[in-house]
Amino acid sequence: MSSGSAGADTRDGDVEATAASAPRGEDAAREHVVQVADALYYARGVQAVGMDDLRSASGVSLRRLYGLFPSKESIVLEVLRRRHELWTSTLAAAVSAVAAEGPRAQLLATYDYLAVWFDDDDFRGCGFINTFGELGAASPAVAAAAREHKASFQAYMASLVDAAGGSADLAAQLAILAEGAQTTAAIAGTGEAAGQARRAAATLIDAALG
Amino acid sequence: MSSGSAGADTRDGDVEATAASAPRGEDAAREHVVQVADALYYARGVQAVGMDDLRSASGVSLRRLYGLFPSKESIVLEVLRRRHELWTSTLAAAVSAVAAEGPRAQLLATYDYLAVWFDDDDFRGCGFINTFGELGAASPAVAAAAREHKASFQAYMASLVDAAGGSADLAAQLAILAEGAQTTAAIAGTGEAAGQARRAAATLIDAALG
DNA sequence: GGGGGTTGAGAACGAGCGTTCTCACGTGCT
DNA sequence: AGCACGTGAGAACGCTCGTTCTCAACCCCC
Repeated sequence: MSSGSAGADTRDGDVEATAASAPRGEDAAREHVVQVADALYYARGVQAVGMDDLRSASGVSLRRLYGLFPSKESIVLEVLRRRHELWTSTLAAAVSAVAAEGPRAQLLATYDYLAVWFDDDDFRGCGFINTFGELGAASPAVAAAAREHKASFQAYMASLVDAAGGSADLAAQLAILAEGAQTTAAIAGTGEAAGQARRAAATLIDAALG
Repeated sequence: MSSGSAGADTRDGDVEATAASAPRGEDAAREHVVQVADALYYARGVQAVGMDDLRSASGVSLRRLYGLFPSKESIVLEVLRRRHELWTSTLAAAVSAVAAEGPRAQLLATYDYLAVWFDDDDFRGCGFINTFGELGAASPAVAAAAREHKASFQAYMASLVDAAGGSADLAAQLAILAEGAQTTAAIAGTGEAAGQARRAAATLIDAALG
């Protein structure tokens, strides 16, 4: 599953200089395709983006696309995997940046992270929620990816709350706030939900720990 | 199943003659189709349900379907309109039921309403969020319907909070909690988010109102 | 009784999908 | 040089979709 370089091929003939937009190596090509697919799927929805669109946008021929991935669904799952890792590591970085200010500041940094995200011009909600709504009923693998992503976030919040001396219930409440802010911001089209969620979180934290 | 006679199907003024499953009058037929479409779209997603599926499930021929509605999108929008009215009126009833206990109880009744909903076997998240994720990028009308539904809920919460003497910010926070509970429950597959959101709401209300 | 309008059943249509196949070309090995 | 391959470009395939069309049967009012 790790799709890593373990085993097969990967002769890494990487010496040569990459010519055009489409990378040469197999791993680099996979990453390139997933990156392009992520942008397209997130902006337009998975079902609205065909393999032909992905081909033109990535510059990778259909022949090679199906050499790199066995099916469209596998690309979708790879996109979700990458998105999860990106989201998780970026959040962790934002939280770590305020570690010196203590656990309460770290918890609130989560909502500042959301605020920055919501203000992105391309923001269109949580990709996992969107994809779940679109494919969750038909694809158990997609539903599982969304479930695992959310469970991972809840666990992360729980660890932060635990470090602050809060209860598991507080962690769940803070996660629900973050969740609600994402959908509210996505549908309303404005980012103000981040600030509202942040103030609610501060109230809950202070009530629980104060 | 073929939905059988659809059981107690509202009152038919001219109920008689052929006891077919599909209602006779034009308005009744439209309502019947929208009801069947709602169930199918909610369970499987809009794009996964074709007009042929809707035909077999409703017992209304394609010919008549396109006589009743100009396009599939118009059916989707009608489904959303009906779902909004149902949701809104049911919530209002649940809130009114505890009017005697005061505005705080009315606010919290919102989350009890969510708890009942989440425990429904067929619960699959908020239909507006799901449809927004699926079609929001492609269909501005669908995006607008979702936006209006959420705005309506936020306004309703604001009126309840106002009656309780709370601020607009508190109303927004409580709405975000309800929103987050819905997506959390949908993706996690469990209904516990309702209780967690309810406790968070109680904390926020008490902190704001003393 | 007979015609007009409406209906149901389903074929037809054009488009788009995911996936596979063809074929000519270039490149690296021997 | 020769040969086996991997590749790109895109046609082809089989399928599904939303929508429209055909045609025969039926109903109501004259």
